Formats: sequence, structure tokens, C-alpha cells
Amino acid sequence: MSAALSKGERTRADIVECARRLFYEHGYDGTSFSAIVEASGLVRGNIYHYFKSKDDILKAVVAQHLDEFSALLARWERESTDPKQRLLAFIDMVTGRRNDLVKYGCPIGTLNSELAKDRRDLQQGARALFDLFRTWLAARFTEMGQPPAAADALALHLLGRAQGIALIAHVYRDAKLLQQETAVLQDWVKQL
Amino acid sequence: MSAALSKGERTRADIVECARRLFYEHGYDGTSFSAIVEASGLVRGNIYHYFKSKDDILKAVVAQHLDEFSALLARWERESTDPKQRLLAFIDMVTGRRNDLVKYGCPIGTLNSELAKDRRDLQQGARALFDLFRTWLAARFTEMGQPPAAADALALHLLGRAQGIALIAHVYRDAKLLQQETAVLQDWVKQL
DNA sequence: TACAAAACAGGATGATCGTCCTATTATAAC
DNA sequence: GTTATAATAGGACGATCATCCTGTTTTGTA
Repeated sequence: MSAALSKGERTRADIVECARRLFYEHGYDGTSFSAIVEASGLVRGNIYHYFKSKDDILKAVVAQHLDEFSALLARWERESTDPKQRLLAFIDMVTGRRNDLVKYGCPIGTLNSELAKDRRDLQQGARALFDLFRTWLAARFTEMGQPPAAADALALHLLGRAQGIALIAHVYRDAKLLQQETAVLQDWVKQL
Repeated sequence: MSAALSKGERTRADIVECARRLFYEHGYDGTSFSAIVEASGLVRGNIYHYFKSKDDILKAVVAQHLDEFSALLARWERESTDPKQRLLAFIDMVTGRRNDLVKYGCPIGTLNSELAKDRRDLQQGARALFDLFRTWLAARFTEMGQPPAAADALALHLLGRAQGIALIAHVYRDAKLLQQETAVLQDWVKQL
């Protein structure tokens, strides 16, 4: 087991977790610093002891997302050696998270979409979340015998399909639509 | 020719056009009332003479979008009677607007995505833009002999694919990716 | 030319934003 | 127990936000 967290480290993690949830549910701009203060139960000064700005909190949130999704990808690689099964595990994540996806959209897609308009500095960091999946998916297509360029194209295709599904389901707040479209995507993977 | 606009009607249209551009480029929340004031060259009081709130301006912007896209759909119906050709006209719109799509994302998708998180009241109105395309696309699939439910599913599928492509291209700011993926989508339509 | 309505003008207002500041208290090493 | 550092505390600050308010000017019509 890894070393226990000190009190400060725990507080820091609490702040990041609160912010992660708020940013996801209300967006980055839609979450005020005061909202983080209230949700965390801490006081303004204390939060600024751990982070020098709200932007800085977002960077920590993105880093946490990267950690968690990396762990997820590693798990999918452990659970199966068949590239197709691994791709299906990716789609299973979408269906498994359907309730949150319908309510708040894709955490990666909506974050990048928001930041891409006016916060390109922050979006550059958030794009790493896309790159993580893009690279991993491409590796699966490579396992299936695709040359590098085609593997990357297929990875982006699958990523785009998933994003489109999440967006439509979010806009219409409809889990049935999400199920319906992920089924189509599963068929696409199976017949590759 | 339609009746000329009165001075007031022209001013009102100017405000809507300024706001439309700003909302698209910077998002709704990212556009301050002051920004609309400066871009339009008018003064605060005058804008409030035409619209009772910023939300009200957005509603007018959505209405203008509805008008323009309706006209576009009508044009595609005039330009071809073949349902496949009409669907391809839809995809051609995506490639034709690639520069703006890469810079600012899809005007319909990014607007709905932003509003869906915390402004569901406004998003309900903006969703009409999705419905417009959804209905029109479904009518094309109906023309191709699909029963109503399947036609609607195919329409949403195509809409979702287009949204996914726009999102990926926007996040990566890459027009090449957009071209590459629209080509795949064109092939899908052609082999229907 | 008189007059009512529309259009234009721009400062005032209170709320909220992210950030900063100086204290006070808790912790840990010596 | 002394001391330095980390953690907690919370009000102050200036900027910006959307909206409101009371005027003045222009326009259209009789």
C-alpha cells in the first residue's frame, strides 16, 4: 500500500475532488471560486494556500483525470489481450456512464469545448486527455495490423463518434439515444 | 422585394448580428454585455431599448439562426431532388465552413453544449436548431424508403457524426482532420 | 408647426467575480 | 520547550458583471 497522505495532502486532494465535480457539473467558468469554497467547507485563504489561482486548480483537476483514465486504460489492457475486446471496453465505459453523460456531457469533451473558445492556454493542457485516449486507441488498431497513419485515423474516428454520441445524448438528455447509438458503434468495432 | 427595414428594425438587426458573432466566437457566457455594446457601437441604454436582457438577445440570435438554416435547407431541396445528394449537401456545408468550425466549433453544437450545463431554460430554445436538422435529415431518409423510426435514428446518427467531427477538429484546431473525417462520412452516405 | 412615440444617451447601482492581505493556530523537528 | 514552517482563517480589494434609471434627441404623423 502506498504511503498515507499527510493532512495537507488530504486537504489538497479534497479541493481537487470538489473542483472536479463542480467543473464537470457546471463547467469551469460556471463554477465560481466561492462555489469551491462552499463545497469544500474550507475558507478562501486556505485554498489559496494550496493553489495560486483558479486556473491552477483546473490544472490539478486535469492531472487527476489523466491519472484516473490512465489507470482505467491499464485495467482494460489487463482484462483482455484481444484488441477488439479492448475497444469494446472503451465503448462499455460510455454506456456505463450514461447517466452522468446525459446530465453533464462527456467530462473531457465538454471541458475542451468550453476552453477551446477563449481559454486556449488551459485547453492545451486539457487536450492531453484526448491525446491519452487517441494514443491508446491507435495502439489497439496497430495491434489489429493497421499501419500507424491508419491506426491514428481510426482512433480519431472512434473518438469522434463517441464524442458525437455523448453530445447528442447530452443535448437531448436522452439515455435511450445514447444506448441506441453506442450499439451502432459496437457493431462497427465488431465487424472491423 | 420585401419591405425596407425601418431605422429601429435595422438597429435591432445590427445588435442581433453583433451578438451572433460574439456568442459564436467567445461563447454566450464569455460575451459580456459591454462587449456587445462596444462591437455594435451603440450605448447600453439603447440596446436595452430593444432587448430586455442578455438572455433575450440570445433568443433573437437563435431565431435568426433558425431562419438562416431553414433557408439553407430549402435551398438544398431546390438544388436537388435526390435524397442522397441532399444529404451530401449537408456534409458539404461542414467542409465549406471548415475554417470557422476549426476556430470556433459548430455554432449549434457549442452553443447547446454550453447552455446544457447550467442554462437549461435557454438550451431548450437552442435545441430547436438541432431539431431543425434532425427533422430535415429524417425526411431525406424517409425519401429513401426508411420507416419513420429508422429514418429518425439515421438522422440522429448523421447529426452525431457531424458533431463529433466538428468537436475533434475544433479541439485539435485541425482542418485536415475535418476533411479526413468528412470523407469517411461521405462514403457512408454514398453506400447507403 | 405641434406633439406623442421611438430612439438614443450614458451614468448609477448592487451583486459577484478572482485575488490578495495580514493575522492566528496547528504541526513537526530539534 | 523552543522555533520554524505549514495550515487555517476571513475580511478587503478593485474589476467587471447585467441591469436600471432618468434624461435628451430624433422621428413620424397630424
